[in-house]
Amino acid sequence: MAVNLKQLAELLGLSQTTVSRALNGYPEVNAETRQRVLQAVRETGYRPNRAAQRLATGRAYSIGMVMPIAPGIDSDVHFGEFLAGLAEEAVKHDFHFVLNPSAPEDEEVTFRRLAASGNVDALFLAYMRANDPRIAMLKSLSIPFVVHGRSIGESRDYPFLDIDNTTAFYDAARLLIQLGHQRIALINGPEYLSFSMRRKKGMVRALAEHGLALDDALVEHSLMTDEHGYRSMQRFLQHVQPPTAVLCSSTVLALGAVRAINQAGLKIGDDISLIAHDDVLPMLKPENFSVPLTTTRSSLRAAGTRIATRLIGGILKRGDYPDQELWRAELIVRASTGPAPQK
Amino acid sequence: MAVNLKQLAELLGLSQTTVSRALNGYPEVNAETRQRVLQAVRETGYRPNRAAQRLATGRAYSIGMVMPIAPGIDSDVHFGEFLAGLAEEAVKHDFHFVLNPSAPEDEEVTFRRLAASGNVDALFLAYMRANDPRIAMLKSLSIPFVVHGRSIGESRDYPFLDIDNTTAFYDAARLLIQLGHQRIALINGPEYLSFSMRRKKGMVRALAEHGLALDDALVEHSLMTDEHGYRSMQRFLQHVQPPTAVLCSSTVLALGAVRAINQAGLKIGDDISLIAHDDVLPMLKPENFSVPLTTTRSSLRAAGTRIATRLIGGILKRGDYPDQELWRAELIVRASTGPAPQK
DNA sequence: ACGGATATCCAAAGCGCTTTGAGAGGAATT
DNA sequence: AATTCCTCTCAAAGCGCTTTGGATATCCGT
Repeated sequence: MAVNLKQLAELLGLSQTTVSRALNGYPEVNAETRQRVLQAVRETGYRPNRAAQRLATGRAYSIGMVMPIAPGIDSDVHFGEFLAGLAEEAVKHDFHFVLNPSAPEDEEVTFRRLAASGNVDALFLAYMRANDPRIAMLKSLSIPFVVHGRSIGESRDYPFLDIDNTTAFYDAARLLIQLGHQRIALINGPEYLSFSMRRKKGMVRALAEHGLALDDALVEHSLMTDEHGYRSMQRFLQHVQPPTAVLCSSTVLALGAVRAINQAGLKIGDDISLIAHDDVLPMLKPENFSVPLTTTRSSLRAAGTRIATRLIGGILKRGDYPDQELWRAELIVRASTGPAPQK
Repeated sequence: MAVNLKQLAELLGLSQTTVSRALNGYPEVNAETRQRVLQAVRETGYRPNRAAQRLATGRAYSIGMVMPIAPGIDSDVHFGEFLAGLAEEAVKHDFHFVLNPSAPEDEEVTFRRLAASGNVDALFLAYMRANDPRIAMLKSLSIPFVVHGRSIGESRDYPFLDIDNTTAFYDAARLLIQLGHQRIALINGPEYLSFSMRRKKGMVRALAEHGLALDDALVEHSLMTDEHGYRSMQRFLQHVQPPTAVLCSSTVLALGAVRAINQAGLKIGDDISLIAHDDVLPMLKPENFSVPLTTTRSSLRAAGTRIATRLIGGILKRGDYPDQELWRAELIVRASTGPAPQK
């Protein structure tokens, strides 16, 4: 039922060559002929066989990624949301994914296999760490890739898309300081991930500019789950001198933190202020919290879409995209921030 | 660098035909010859080119799925976890995924396109509703598929993997009744999804067996987010005659419910009992809740793995798997359930 | 010793596409 | 008028695999 190139060419009284060229945008084909071809494609519903294309061109029309499998990382809400963005864009170009799950310790092998398999045209890398060895590895693999996030300490000569975590948390902390807060806590993501480090750095910088220091007792690093947010906040509140404000690296963490605060009988935005980073997870909107959350916002999904665009553009050699992008997060003020309580 | 069949055959002094047959388990090849071939494969690291195989066989070595895009469904924790299971199994057989995002209203078109594209060997379907029209559609598509969940009202002649939701919630409700609870609430998933209906049914049945009825005011349906769990529970607690126990369709909902309960100053397992369905999400373990949760447990990830196994087995015509499976959830008692409070 | 199984192996024909290398025709140049 | 140069089109090779339809050799019973 499905037509192939040969039949299409016959139908048009043209050669396969010409039809193929017409479809793939080669210049040496009459404009009128091209129109006829396109028309016929529309009528017949012709779709090129991807396997054949791949065999002929060597291109796989698919992008590979390694799905980290480790408690708290895999099947992460954040991962799923990002994936949705990638997929949304990929499908427009009829691209596939090869999802390759792997334990973190086997990642290197997995990447190599993936690259060598010929099953993918490009790779995608995330969960960046400081001095991440995977970057050097990917460079050596001679296959295009894009990194979501940035390493630290590594030379910057690789393609990435990251958000400006430092500035985001700098801005957030500064707002709190302006509101009179002096003791600000941080519930951060895993310590070894570079975005966590940058966020902390931004916060430290803002404090320093006002002659304040970050109290180590007011910093917690953990996986970004509700439970961890809850426990971290509880710990802060038991402190002899509890914080009057807290920054959370995710709305998921904020969920737990809010719970702990409520449980302690404190009022958010009043007794204690809270700013969370918002990845724009559809299931967890900051405006739906009992007290709407002030956030630094940057859509994870949009990042996925953008990365897919760049990757695919690169493979198809269409369009020209910057190799490195740093997105600025928006600071959106809602009800969870208020002036520091007078003691 | 990578060897192909031709080179391998040359190396062995055999024809491509024989090598191919040896590799694909055809009988008409000498056992000794086969050993030689396998040895050579090991030494050279030969891996067949998937595009070529696909072109020759028509098999795509990939399974397609439509990723629902709608707030609260896409990038759902549950979806991600399930996907991880699928991926884990698929990669063992060098299978891909084609993730095709689609708005619910376009799903039918998307499925058709996917099936017609020749890019997938099988389809996967989830988020089943009552009288789900997609089943009839998939049957008409002449492409293998497996359903995660079951429809209701539809004839049962399609391949599925489901958990016994009815029994799970029947068991859970019965336990609560045995503990003396009479007013039991339900925080359920979306009303139109068949698993929600079945869970409610199970609960109703258990109550009925003890001469009790389910109070409509004690039932809430919603997306399975923390926020909805919280709001639902709050509503219940404001009731003139609040429940002494509650069933939650997900630990995510339980998260919110627990928050509401704590906030009301009630003690879980004491003033109010709670049982949640546990999909074994790594980021939300019932035993890590401030009061460990009694749950009905069934791993979503394992379900993903199983479905991939069946799908791939079917495509490769290897192994014989049951067409329909109904898994029983385990009822695991922890600290969140206790005798009904004496009034 | 011979026709017919049986066990192994092979040459060659595709699968559906892209791409190389040329050819035909007409316009422009000399 | 002859030559060059475009523009547009095509035939055919090839991507790496599976599979059809024989070959060839060995072995069986009679």
